[in-house]
Amino acid sequence: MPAKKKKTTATKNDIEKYLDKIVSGDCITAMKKLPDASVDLVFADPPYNLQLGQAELTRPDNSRVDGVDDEWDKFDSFKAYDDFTREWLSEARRVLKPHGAIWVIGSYHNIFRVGTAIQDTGFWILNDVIWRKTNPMPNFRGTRLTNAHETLIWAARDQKSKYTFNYRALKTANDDLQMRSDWELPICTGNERIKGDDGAKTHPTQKPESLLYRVLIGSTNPGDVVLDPFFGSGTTGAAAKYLGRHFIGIERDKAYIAAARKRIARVKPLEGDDLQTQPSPKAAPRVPFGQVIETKLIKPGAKLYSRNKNYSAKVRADGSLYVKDGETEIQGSIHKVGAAVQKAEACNGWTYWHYEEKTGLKPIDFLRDKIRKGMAG
Amino acid sequence: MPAKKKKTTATKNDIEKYLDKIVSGDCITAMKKLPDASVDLVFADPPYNLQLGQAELTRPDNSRVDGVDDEWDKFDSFKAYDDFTREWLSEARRVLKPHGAIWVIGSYHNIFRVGTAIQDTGFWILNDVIWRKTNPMPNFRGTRLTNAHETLIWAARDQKSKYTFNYRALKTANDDLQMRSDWELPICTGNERIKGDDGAKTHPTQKPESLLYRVLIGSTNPGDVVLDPFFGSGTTGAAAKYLGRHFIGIERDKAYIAAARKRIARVKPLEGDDLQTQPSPKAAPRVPFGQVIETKLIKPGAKLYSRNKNYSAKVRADGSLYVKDGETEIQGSIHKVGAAVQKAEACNGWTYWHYEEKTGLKPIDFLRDKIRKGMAG
DNA sequence: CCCGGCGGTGAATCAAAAG
DNA sequence: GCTTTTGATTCACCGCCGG
Repeated sequence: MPAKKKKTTATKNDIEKYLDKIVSGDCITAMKKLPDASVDLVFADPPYNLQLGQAELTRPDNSRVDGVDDEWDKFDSFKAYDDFTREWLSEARRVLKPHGAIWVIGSYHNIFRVGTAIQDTGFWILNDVIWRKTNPMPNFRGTRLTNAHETLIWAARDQKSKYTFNYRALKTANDDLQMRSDWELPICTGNERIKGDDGAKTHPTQKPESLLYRVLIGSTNPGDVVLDPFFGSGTTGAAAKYLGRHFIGIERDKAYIAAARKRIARVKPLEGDDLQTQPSPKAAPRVPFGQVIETKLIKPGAKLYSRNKNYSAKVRADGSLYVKDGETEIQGSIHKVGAAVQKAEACNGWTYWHYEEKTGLKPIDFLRDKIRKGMAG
Repeated sequence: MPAKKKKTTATKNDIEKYLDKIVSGDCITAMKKLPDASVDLVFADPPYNLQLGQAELTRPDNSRVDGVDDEWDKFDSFKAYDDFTREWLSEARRVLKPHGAIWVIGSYHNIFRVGTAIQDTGFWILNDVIWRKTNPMPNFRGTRLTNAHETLIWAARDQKSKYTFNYRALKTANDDLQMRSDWELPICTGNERIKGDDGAKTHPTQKPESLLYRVLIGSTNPGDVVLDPFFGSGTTGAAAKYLGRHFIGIERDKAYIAAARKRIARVKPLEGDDLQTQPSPKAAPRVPFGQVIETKLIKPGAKLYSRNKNYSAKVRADGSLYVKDGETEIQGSIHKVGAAVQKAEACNGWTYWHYEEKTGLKPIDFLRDKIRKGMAG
């Protein structure tokens, strides 16, 4: 009989000193220092191993495409990439609490190898999720399909883990329809994209906060600890802080760390009630109310009013509304709460609820229209 | 030095006898009988290895969900599934012509293992494609995201294969926008769904013909040979016959074979012009710029301009251009001079240079078009 | 102030034929 | 095999600037 494996000397309390900080260094080395069973969620955006060709890619107007040619994305072979993947996944699994879960994002270059490694490591896949980009880069040579999506894998630590899934919150954010495995979100551009003094992008592959927002709302609770072993520009940290979750970041590149620290320092967390989450036609693209929150056209905590201002409701992080009317509390989707305050059977929340603007009350449908027209963000 | 590998005795002609037929039997055994390098495309819908639990799944109204519990979807372990996958993929690759390609469809249960095997077998992934279901089955228990998509992998036999990609046809089908990697299509229901006399579905996972239609339009030409080693209800055969492609089906289950034969017999192929797809400009006969001069659509001495009129060039008798820019003189082909004035690596002179018309500047490509259509002279 | 045009850009395994 | 030449090819969004 083998000797009983020596327990790691680190205790659960040791995790405290890592909370809301960025650890500088290689992700495998750094993870080895973390105690067993100490984090609730891992979100990982590992190198994709793109294997781009030698020649430069140009647009039809001859401008140059700034591809990912960073050293951190270079591996000698599939085997080298697999070895690396299996090692960091094993550490991630050890660090996870028994009921913890992991998210990994990738493209066709690496996601199949990552998914196989996830299964082989003992994780239990819950869903694969497709991030459909509203504004992907076209295929400039007309040689393949426009690569318009990336894939995320969501897996529990074990087949029997009681993983966190805020079904109601996601359903409410999706206009009372079950959240699907395909998520349509824009890529990270504009003000959200971190740039240096020279105007150049600080990180080549910065993820949009809206993506992390949905991941964290759906699969963590406030106060949970989220580990990101490939912290990069710190999107996970920014979203975690905003949503009242703790983060632990690991990053090798000093410049990325500096940019992430600065970025996260500017984030103002949601407070108290605003953090609470909730236990149609084809012609125009469907925009769920949750997306209005994700794109920050309305922030959690904001007030909405009926047109005559007879009723008001508070917006919460998942896109649910909250009304306190004397003794009774009402909460739910914009439609459900609209119906409830009117004591009606049904209600179109998009036209019933209004937000305050300089010029007066405007229906929130106006904001949905903005998103549809691409004027948001 | 090893002995030269003995060539298979089967010759290319042997493939003829398999065309538009269904071979009864195990896919690996059957593929071994096919000659090397004899098919243009493989489309495969292998078992998903669903690993469903014991308990039955019921809807909220307690009705029973008829899941996939067939014997052909049972494997003892990931290893058993991987061994099976690698074996049939190797055979598929051997049977493919050098410039052939493969499509495989799967879900998160198996697609990562299949993708890894595809890369390890020597295929070169071109795209992963997401089939977004307009009408997926909901997640009845509210325990996960609605599994609303399946994943296809499109890969060339080799990295250097000149695979077939009908870019124009797909772009035209997509309202003149590049076809993206996410395809929204309904699942197979209604009349298209094959049912037995008892009204029960004949095959548990019948794919919609619209999916195969797009695959075949995009990555084969009329007359090509498409092999489907997991023929099932014969969707690949039906779409191939309809679109004027040949199919070879392999299927183990006699009942599926019978249903597929009956189904395919009823298909009426498209004919003649209806089969035409948007041709690539590449297919148009080459017209050198000199010919534009020869046909006197432009005369030597005429001036050409860049679109914004920043640059102008003089046409010479041999079809070369001449630019004098201060001290420096540039001369050469329309492409070279276009690149030189822009200080770019390359330039398509046909679209860069314009000539003057009453109505304004027009690209000289317009003149080439005239010649191609026989409107010149 | 609004509108339109123009320039810029995003995880990209991004050419093929002729000589 | 190689190198050179020819020529095919982009969508959604942001921000700036000029009218």
